[in-house]
Amino acid sequence: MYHIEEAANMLKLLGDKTRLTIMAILNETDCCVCELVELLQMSQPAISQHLRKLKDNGLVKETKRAQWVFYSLNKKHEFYPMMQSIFAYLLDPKEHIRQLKEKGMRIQCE
Amino acid sequence: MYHIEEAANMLKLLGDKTRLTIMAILNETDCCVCELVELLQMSQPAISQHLRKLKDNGLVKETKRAQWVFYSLNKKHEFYPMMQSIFAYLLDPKEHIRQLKEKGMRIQCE
DNA sequence: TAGTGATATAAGTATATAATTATATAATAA
DNA sequence: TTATTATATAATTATATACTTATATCACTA
Repeated sequence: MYHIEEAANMLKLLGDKTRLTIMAILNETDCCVCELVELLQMSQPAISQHLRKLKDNGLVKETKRAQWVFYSLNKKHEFYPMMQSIFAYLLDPKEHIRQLKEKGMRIQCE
Repeated sequence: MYHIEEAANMLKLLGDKTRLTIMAILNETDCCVCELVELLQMSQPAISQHLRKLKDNGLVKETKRAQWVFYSLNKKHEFYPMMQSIFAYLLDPKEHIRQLKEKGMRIQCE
């Protein structure tokens, strides 16, 4: 059970198409920045800045592997359960993941 | 199941402390504008503008009764189910309703 | 060690947002 | 009718946000 102010802040973070898409993708599979740049067709700084905002709020974690930085959801975040019930309503992320697999991108960055 | 862009827009609407509180209160009980002004301790135009935004997006309905305008949730909205599962995580609205009942405000506006 | 690729950060800009103040409208009450 | 109350809207302002461009950092590789 959350306080309204904190919940509003979390919802504001998700209330952006780019960030919601990133979160929905990470909910399916970890990704490095360059994969997200490809999938969302946005500039690298734009993606990095959204990731930073998500990270600053504890929603995602980063792991460095070679020259790549992989992001994943922080499953221990207080709001993780609420986010999961939101993701359950989303239609599109599978489509993104399909693209990602079609392009064989996961292999490129491993 | 929702498309990400529309879902992000809905989450952005909820991603504001004032609007989320209004929605959580309306989820418990219908309210007129003056009650919300009292409960949230904000100016009347500020509340009206938030209500307009919610109404423009179809999330709330209005009913005129005498000189008051009562607002209620639009239970037929496509995103009503998602919102319900968000509200289920919120702690505070009961507290607002308690205040509202303590002050006997419901009687004033009937 | 120099060069390349992946990512982060800083600065600047344009747009969006939420508030205030002032005013309009609409219904009721005197 | 006039005054009052409830609400909406318009104009303004201040702040927040998301992007771009430019640059920095850091790891790998030739």
